[in-house]
Amino acid sequence: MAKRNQRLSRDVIVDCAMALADAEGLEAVTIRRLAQENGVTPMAMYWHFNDKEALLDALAAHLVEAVKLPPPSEAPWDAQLRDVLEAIAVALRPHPTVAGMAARQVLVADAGLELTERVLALLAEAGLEPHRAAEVATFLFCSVVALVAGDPGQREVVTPEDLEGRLRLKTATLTALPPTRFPHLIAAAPGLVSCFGQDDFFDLNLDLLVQGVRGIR
Amino acid sequence: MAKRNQRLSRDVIVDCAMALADAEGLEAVTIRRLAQENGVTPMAMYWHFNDKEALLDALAAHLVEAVKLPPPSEAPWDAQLRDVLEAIAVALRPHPTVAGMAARQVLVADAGLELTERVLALLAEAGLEPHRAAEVATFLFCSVVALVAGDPGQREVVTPEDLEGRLRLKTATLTALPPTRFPHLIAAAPGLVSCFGQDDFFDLNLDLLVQGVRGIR
DNA sequence: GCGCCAACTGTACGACGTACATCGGCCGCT
DNA sequence: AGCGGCCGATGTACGTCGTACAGTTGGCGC
Repeated sequence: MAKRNQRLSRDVIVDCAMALADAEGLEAVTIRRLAQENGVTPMAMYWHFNDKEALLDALAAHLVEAVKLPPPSEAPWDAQLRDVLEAIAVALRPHPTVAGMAARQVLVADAGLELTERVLALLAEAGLEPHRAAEVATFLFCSVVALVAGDPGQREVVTPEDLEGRLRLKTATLTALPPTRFPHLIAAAPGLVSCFGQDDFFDLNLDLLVQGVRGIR
Repeated sequence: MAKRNQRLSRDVIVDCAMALADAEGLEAVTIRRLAQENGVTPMAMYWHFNDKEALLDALAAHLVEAVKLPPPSEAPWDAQLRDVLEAIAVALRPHPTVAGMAARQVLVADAGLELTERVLALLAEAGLEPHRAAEVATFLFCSVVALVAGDPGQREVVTPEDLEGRLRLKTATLTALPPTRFPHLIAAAPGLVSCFGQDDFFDLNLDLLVQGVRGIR
């Protein structure tokens, strides 16, 4: 972990930071920690990045660039939009703690511009004029980010068994609520506490977004 | 700013923190700063809150409790759902920098439970079974939060004229892109950079969400 | 072999969260 | 009126963070 096998570079720092964020959460991504992981002085980071914010921007840009945009096709716009949104979700899901910062790079990173252009084209095909398409596209991206990063319980990374206990506890407190005041909440409790990270959660809500675009045309 | 006119309490601290976050951004909300604003030692905060995270949780809970839930009515479920989502957005909009933390209190704060119950009831009325309703309700809340907090450019608070300059610059860089590769993006540039905080941005995308729920029934 | 410059080191500073021990003033009691 | 208890605030200290500024190296072109 603390060895120098190659020269430092923006890329190895970003990769290291991403791994660190995935393993121990975003708050573990520290200038000093990154330096230590690479067997280097903290100040060495400042040769490659102006400051920590620039480093985090690079992390976010890396995520945006990880989106594998599906090739344009003859399929109807809604099917294509669905595929694009899913591609974004697929790229973000492995890094939920970093995903929250992706939105601020979507109009900066090259890949983000391409992605935005693609979504705008599909929305135009759907019949939205440019101004509304812009608003919808912005919101769609933020929503997909929220879909991945929004887990309120997962602010820090936890071990699987610890997580299970926490879920059990949360479910218990919810089902212990007064049944006359919160009937639906109690019925939905298991889904409420465990839906994040589930495949059908993503599928259902990506559908919701696409159907929403259909609805507002 | 630095005077003691009353005994400290959780409420005055939370109010102070909220004002601070609105004026100077979340990162200005500091134990030491809050103490200073109240003419008190930093350690005095720890009598009222276990740690900083508890303080931020209280901030988030305060936001959730600020939601003025519209009274149940005879209106169709989609109109009511639209009103509830709008009520959430209205409560969050004055505090965009804090809004991002609201999601993690929605199943903790009393008002959040009531709000969730209400949304779940409306989704049941729409015909969703409990499990899917849970997933949709969770996502809807996160989405509204993203709608308010998601502004990528507004991570720190800026003065109006500074903001305008920034928007102008962003628009310029976007419209300067190669027109053959990014036609839609260039056409939509003004909307992309300035849509956050606009009323019609909220209206349109809240409609999108409600229509999305209609679409997935 | 020499010099240069990109890449890295060393030291230091101020701000942060907060553990731990202490203290003062207001309360109801006698 | 005196007094003890305890709520709410204090004072000091520690470790960690980002990072300014100046100094140092190693390898490459000449």
